[in-house]
Amino acid sequence: MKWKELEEEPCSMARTIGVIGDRWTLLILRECFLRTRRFEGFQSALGITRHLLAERLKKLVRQGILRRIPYQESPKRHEYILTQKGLDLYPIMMAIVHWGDTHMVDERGRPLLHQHRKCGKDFDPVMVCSECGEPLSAKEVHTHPGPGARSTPPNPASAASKAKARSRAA
Amino acid sequence: MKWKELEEEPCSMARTIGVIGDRWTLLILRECFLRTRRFEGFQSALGITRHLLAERLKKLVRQGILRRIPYQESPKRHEYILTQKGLDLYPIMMAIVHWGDTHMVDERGRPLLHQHRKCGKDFDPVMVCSECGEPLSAKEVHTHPGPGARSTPPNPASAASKAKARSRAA
DNA sequence: CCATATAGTTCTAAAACAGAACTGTCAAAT
DNA sequence: ATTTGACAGTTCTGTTTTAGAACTATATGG
Repeated sequence: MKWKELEEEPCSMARTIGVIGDRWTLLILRECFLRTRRFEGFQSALGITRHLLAERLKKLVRQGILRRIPYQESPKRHEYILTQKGLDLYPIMMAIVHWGDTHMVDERGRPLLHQHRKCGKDFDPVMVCSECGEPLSAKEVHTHPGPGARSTPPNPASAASKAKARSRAA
Repeated sequence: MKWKELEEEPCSMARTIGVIGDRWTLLILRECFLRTRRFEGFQSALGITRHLLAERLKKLVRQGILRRIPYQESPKRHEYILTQKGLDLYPIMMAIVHWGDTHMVDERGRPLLHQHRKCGKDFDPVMVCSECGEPLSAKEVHTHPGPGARSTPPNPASAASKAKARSRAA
């Protein structure tokens, strides 16, 4: 499967992974949320090769997750800032950080804490149901096909798997 | 930067990405949450090559995200089920799906809907503050170093970036 | 005229991945 | 008893991606 195919699958998760599902993209986005805006800033913070950084930034701009805006003329320079679509990735980032805080910390504890300005306290992110407000866990959720589902719905199998089915039949 | 180095960075996000931050791993985990348990199941659902699937499953087992348990003797066969550590990835999965539902759907609408058993309704996942229960957005959150932070904290720069600093100095 | 800052692009070698075929164990069918 | 098929991998070869380093371009300041 190619990256482009992923974005066309009838599965919101596959499509999202097609856009942000590689390690450098996720780390670049982490930097964005930590207020990094410029090429050199990303490069020195992450140690990513300049080549890949340029490519990933282009892709994020194409996807409408970052906007490239000039901050000076001569020489023309631009910085990268999150669009609303990009800001909406925040729950994904927080969910990833929180899992790491829970399962991947060493003796020294968490590298970063998060303070909620509204209530003033350090917090953990909690995922709740939009309808009843109760915290969610996998076992309390039932998945069923929506309007955009394909004909054989529960398994969002790819073109690749259909190809395989054909080759088995042959 | 190598994958192994990522897991040792003083950043919960980098560490988590070191474990689950590649496209196949994320898709395999999606299948796990959709109740797939067996090698052939993953393979035909995803169209992943058998080689990579075997490797990814091994890694997930090593990381304690999946457990490999026998379901029959002769021939010995195993299935892969999520541990608690694996189940705890659920908010990440839901956050990814929800972003895709919001920003990546086509005219036909969402491929999958989620129903909360407790309240019986189709829902969206919402991320809230553990302390005050209010929904979170990036701008309301202030990040500050925790006990596991390195000396120069806000920028969780890697060994790679330090190496770069040295080579610039030389 | 040289060094520095910024934002890239280009090159080569190494690593990861895709696609296909192959191995091994057993049960059921012929 | 031999063949077929299911299952869970492993091994091979060739392509794609990534790493690492050097190079380009535009401008400022000394």
